[in-house]
Amino acid sequence: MQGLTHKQQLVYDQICRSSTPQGAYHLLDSLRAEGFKAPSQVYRVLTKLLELGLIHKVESLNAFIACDQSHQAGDSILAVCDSCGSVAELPPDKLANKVRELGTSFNFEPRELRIELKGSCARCD
Amino acid sequence: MQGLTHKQQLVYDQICRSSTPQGAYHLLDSLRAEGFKAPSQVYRVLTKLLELGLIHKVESLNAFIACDQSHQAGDSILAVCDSCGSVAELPPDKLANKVRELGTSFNFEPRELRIELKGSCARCD
DNA sequence: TTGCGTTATGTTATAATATCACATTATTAA
DNA sequence: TTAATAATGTGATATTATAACATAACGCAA
Repeated sequence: MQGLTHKQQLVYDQICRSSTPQGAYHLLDSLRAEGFKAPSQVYRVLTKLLELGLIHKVESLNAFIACDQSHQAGDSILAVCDSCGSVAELPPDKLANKVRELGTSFNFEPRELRIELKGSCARCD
Repeated sequence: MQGLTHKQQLVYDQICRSSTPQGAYHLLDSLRAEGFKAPSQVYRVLTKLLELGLIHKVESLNAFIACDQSHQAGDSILAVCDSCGSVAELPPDKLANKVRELGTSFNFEPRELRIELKGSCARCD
């Protein structure tokens, strides 16, 4: 990824390498050898990567994954496996806009859409 | 609500009375006069109320609201206002099933669907 | 290139959220 | 009644996240 600082790149790479969502403190531990020492360092970078749309926060797990889809900024549709903890990002779909429209029809002005589908992935079924 | 213990009723009532999502520690403070002394007391009750489907957790706020819609167990579509913090539960919609089907089409077996639409409510627009 | 505004980082402390473990009490059902 | 189950009391601790303030690096215009 282009235009990231060294520390940002390190966090982003670590998230990309991981097959499961990474918590902030887990990232911190993974990156101590690279000079990360305090939670705030990690959180700062995470905030930035979120702003850039490079990662998503999985709210139900308090953990972070790389964004692997190109979708409308602010949208995410995540399938979160309760049993193995893996998270798949589902491809953008007209459904996302339909949900935004549902909000609009109630006089709500949507900015971001977060969908988390919790259940069981193919491997764990 | 029928069949709750005294403590469960107190927490549920407090959540129902509130117009904004209530955090666990905020509930604890609100209910000290009623004999709540420790976080675990509140969390235990919240867990139970979640199981019963009487409340939802707003994951992006770490807070709880009463479920005010009758929908498929495990589904929620919440409109979360970034500016005033209010949360409206949108009525169940075929969209929820469409999202479940999207998961299914990727060999994911959905159990719960959580949709959080973040943005600005009518009052705050 | 110097100076200046902006962004990123270092560092320490602390706040906010959530769970564990274990003892006790209440409720239910045989 | 008694044994199993569910709920509660209580204290300790784990986990997640932010605040505050100092320093350094970067981008860019004079």
